[in-house]
Amino acid sequence: MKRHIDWVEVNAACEALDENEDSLTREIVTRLAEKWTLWTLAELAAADAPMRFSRLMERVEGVSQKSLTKVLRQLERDGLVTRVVFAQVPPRVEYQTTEIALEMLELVHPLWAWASSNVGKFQAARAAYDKRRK
Amino acid sequence: MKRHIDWVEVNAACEALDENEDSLTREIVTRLAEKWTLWTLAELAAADAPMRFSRLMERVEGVSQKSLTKVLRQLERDGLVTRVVFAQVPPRVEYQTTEIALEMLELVHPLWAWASSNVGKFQAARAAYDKRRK
DNA sequence: TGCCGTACCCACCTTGAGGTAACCATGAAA
DNA sequence: TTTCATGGTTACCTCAAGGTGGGTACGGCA
Repeated sequence: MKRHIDWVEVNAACEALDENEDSLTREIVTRLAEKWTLWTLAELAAADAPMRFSRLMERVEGVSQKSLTKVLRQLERDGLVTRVVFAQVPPRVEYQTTEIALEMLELVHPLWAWASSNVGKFQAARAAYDKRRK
Repeated sequence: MKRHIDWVEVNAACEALDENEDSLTREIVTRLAEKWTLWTLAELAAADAPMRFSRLMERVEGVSQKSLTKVLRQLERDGLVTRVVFAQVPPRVEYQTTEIALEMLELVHPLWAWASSNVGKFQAARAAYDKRRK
């Protein structure tokens, strides 16, 4: 069974990009793996409806207000969530995932599922390594 | 077109894991997005042959010796690369990707390709956001 | 004797992520 | 008039990633 990733194809996609665009790609992917990004996005997507800031704070357990604000601003800037402010008192702000975010989550999903279904292999590999080095 | 991620399925996979296993999954995915990990793995996979440390340093442009060593140790510990030391002078060490690493790269590939083919959308979203906030 | 090349390790420093806690603006309710 | 709720901002702290520049081990070679 020959196993060969088509990195040529990836390169083809990347070579069309200038240096800025290439680092943007890297940045997007990297941000996805930052501490709260994926979790926040997943909660918003799961709700399938606009969600207020404070509700999101409850759902994304352990996130600080500062971090959540920052993550949401970044996601908004990248067009992955929409932010709607209602001119009320007390203020009301609603967040929601965009189509493009859902597209992305669909690609992240299999990777995540694969990782969690292979946890055993990783534990075994680590145990073996640690024993060798003991 | 109803777009709905099956987070229930993800949860099902995750709920079977205890807390340690869950955080391991998170750790694996997070490490993938660290600065040099994916690039290193991709170079090794692309070579499709054992590669020496110094050759890898050349290919992964800009990585420091310290960082490359660390990344390789972690990948080795997780069973994603093999490390073979030849008892020679000067020393010779060969690295190579494992089957499981290739499996993983196949899942990362579509995500990466999608991100790079949507760079334009992200740039546009950012430009629009920055203009609004100007 | 002393330097070379490989693949490291270690000490030190800068940078940025992310936490805590305090403060702010607003108008309705008490 | 004071209080409250919401969605922030800001100052300050800690911790860890990651870079730089040095040292190390080894035998071969001049």
